Amino acid sequence: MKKYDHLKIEKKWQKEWDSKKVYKTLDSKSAKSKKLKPFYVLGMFPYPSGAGLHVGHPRSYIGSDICARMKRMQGFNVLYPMGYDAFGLPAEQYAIEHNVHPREAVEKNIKTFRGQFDKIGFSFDWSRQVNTTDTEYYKWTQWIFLKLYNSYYDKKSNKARPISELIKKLSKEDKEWKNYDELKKQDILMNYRLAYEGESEVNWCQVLGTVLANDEIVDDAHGHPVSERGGYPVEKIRIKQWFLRITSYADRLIEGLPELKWSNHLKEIQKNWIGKSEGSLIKFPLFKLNIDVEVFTTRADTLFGVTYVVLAPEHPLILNLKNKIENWKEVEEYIEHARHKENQERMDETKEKTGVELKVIKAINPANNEEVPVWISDYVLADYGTGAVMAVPMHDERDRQFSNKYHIPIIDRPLVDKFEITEKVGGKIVTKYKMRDAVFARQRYWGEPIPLYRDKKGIIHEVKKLPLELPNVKSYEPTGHAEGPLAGVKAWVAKGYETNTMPGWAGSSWYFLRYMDPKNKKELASKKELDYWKQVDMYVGGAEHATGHLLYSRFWHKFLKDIGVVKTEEPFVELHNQGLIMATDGRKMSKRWGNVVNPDDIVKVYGADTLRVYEMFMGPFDQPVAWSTESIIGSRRFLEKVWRISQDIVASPSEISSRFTLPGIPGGTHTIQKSHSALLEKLLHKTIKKVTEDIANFNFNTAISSMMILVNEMEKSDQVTVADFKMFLQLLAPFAPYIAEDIWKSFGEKKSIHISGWPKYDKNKIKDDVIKIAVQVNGKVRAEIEFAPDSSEADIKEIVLSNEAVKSWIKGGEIKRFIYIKNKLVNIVV
RNA sequence: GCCCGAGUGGCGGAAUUGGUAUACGCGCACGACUUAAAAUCGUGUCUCGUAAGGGAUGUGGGUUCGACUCCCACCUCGGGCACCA
Repeated sequence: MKKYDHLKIEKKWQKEWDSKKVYKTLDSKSAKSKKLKPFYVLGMFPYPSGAGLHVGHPRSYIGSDICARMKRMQGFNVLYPMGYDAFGLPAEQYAIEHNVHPREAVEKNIKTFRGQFDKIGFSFDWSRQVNTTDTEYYKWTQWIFLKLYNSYYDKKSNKARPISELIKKLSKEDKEWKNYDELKKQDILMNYRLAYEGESEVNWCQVLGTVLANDEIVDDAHGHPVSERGGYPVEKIRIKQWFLRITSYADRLIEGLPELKWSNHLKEIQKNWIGKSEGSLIKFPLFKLNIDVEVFTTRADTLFGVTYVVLAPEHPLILNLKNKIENWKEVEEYIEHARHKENQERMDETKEKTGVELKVIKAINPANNEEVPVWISDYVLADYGTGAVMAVPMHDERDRQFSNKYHIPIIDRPLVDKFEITEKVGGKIVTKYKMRDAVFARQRYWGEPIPLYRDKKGIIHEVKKLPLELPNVKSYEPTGHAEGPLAGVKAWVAKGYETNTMPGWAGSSWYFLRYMDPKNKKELASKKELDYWKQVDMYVGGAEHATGHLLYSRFWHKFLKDIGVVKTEEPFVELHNQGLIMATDGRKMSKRWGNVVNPDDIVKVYGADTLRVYEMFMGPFDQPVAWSTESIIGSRRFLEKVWRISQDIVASPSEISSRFTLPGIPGGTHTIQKSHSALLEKLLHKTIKKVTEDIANFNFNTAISSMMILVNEMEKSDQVTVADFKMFLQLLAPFAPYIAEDIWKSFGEKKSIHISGWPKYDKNKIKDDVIKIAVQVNGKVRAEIEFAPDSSEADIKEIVLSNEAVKSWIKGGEIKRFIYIKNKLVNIVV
């Protein structure tokens, strides 16, 4: 008997699959001519870090691979590609430390990743690989950026339109338009563009002379934020940056959620993140000042209970009131103090609320003309709503805390109708969102250059010839001001180019489209391919991207639909999130804890098939599980059992050719004996049904469990037929592609099992001809009786009540109820 | 604080339009094979009880003929948001 030598067979078939291009995806034309339907399976592409893959990473790819393999066997033209999201901070930090170009680090890491991928036996079509840092790729990232820059959101048609249409409209509406100079027009248009320049806060570290990402900041012993490198203080400063107007798409991003086959959990996260709320804008005139303070409230019904108005310290109105405020010095100090307070501290709810009254400014409640004081406090956020709040301590916990501290009276007034009162005081019903526009700039080198430049007058122009390539720099070290290393490249700055680069999520927001047509030089992908594939049918990846990549991609996709590039509204129809694989110590696997298990080691000792089966068997796909090298042996034993059975079949061909026939079912009895081989066939067909459904639902653990049950039965039997065993191998193939292929070929098959078709179960063969019905007396199981399926209740009742065991439990008592659940159970209530 | 999700043997877990709780696997124990070991196979393995039988799905209630599954309250863990007016 041949030994199951995983090293040998895995190497052999890997080579064969590569050379025969078994997993090659057809382009739309050849697929259509063969009448193959498309199915697009995608795993989130990795960031090629220097650490390589640990056993946690393959889990999501094994899941998507199994799905892709089954769909391929079912006859779909499956697109299942892989690539690399290779821009980003770690490569830049590596470059600083080792004084090499980030590209070198990336290339080296990609090689490691590819080697690891190949060993695990993924069915990627590598001819379609993309890499976000290739100029031919990021050319199109820049192209999309320019499209965003040249578009505005038209609320009427509820979609993005070219900025040229807006200019036409503005010049019609505003007679002065044609007299404005270019800079003024630019400023006005900036308020509409979907990619626009604005101001935002960044983490600035004076000592390091650089802007830091949140990941590069840690808290020191006193809870103050310091740089991870060196432990230097970090402060917030405001700088000009590019933004994407994702808020324009807020409604569509919410509306699209229900139709998505994503977990409710994830949809909920996105919905909360967008944070839509309806409320009223209400103006509070300032006493004798001819100035209004506009507040946003969701509780206009409490308007009569207002006791003061609060502004955020950053509210622009405060400076206008400078001369009218008697205690200006105190106010100024408070504003300064709030500015230096760290965001974290400011948002800490346990911290007591502070504020200063603007003396002697009074606001007038438009509902009843009552005068109320005006305060400033940092419990009001400048960038939500209007940055001003009407305080109703009676109905709002925060207002009550503040009132208690500063001895502001709390008054109880009856509630009124929200909508009526808003109308009555001349307010407006509006919708606000928690989500902010997305900062689309990083003060870094290793990212896509923003394809814009400024002339000497400050007018912004597009770069006409894409790609705008990232120039080489001498040093990746910080420049000492709040700009990236590109600011140190004289030729770059001289041309007026942006010194910020795009954030990490730029390239990942559309990469799934590039896979459809990865080598296209004229378009990001051809119309033909885009129309054929449409969107990702099955997406698999981490839930940690809920409010990042998964939201940004939806936003970009909707924009690309608006400008006619794609036809679908949503990029990812169905999504599954894999649970994290934790280390045996219960922590995340990380170099830092020294608890990392390398898949290469597992593949070497147990084989890739065992690793794959184990990772899918260890628990539900979407749940976190702890790695246990001890438990892998079970998966290995399962595959060895499969191997042994296959050897037996090959060894005795005469036995298996004598196919068993079903004996007739004897009538009149409730116990029907059947041959083992007929039972085995029934079990096989049940297993086909179960595995097919389980893969479709990503219930891989129960699919494997049902295959184990089948194999256990096969092992007991000496009547396993080649035909049946081959059907089982096809079920196993997506999970354990190497061993399935090897045994398949040993039966003389010429074509790979992975394109051999998918077994179908026979409805008649899974029908049970005897059904065990549990008999309960007062809810407790007291007997089990066999019946023919679908027996009538009357028949069952007669037999059950004449059963001795049942009789003894009823003890002659009166039967109050007789409940029969078809083909399952009987409950007798006495 | 608010919003989600989850608590089942020694361990990973199975079973939910309410219908035989603990499938499958790991571990453990015993047995077979072997000179022996490994591998493999078989048997057992929630708990109390000699048994008959009773009890058990985080805790306490409720609905029901029947609850891991539905409802209420609480506890614990995980995730998301976090002064969003």
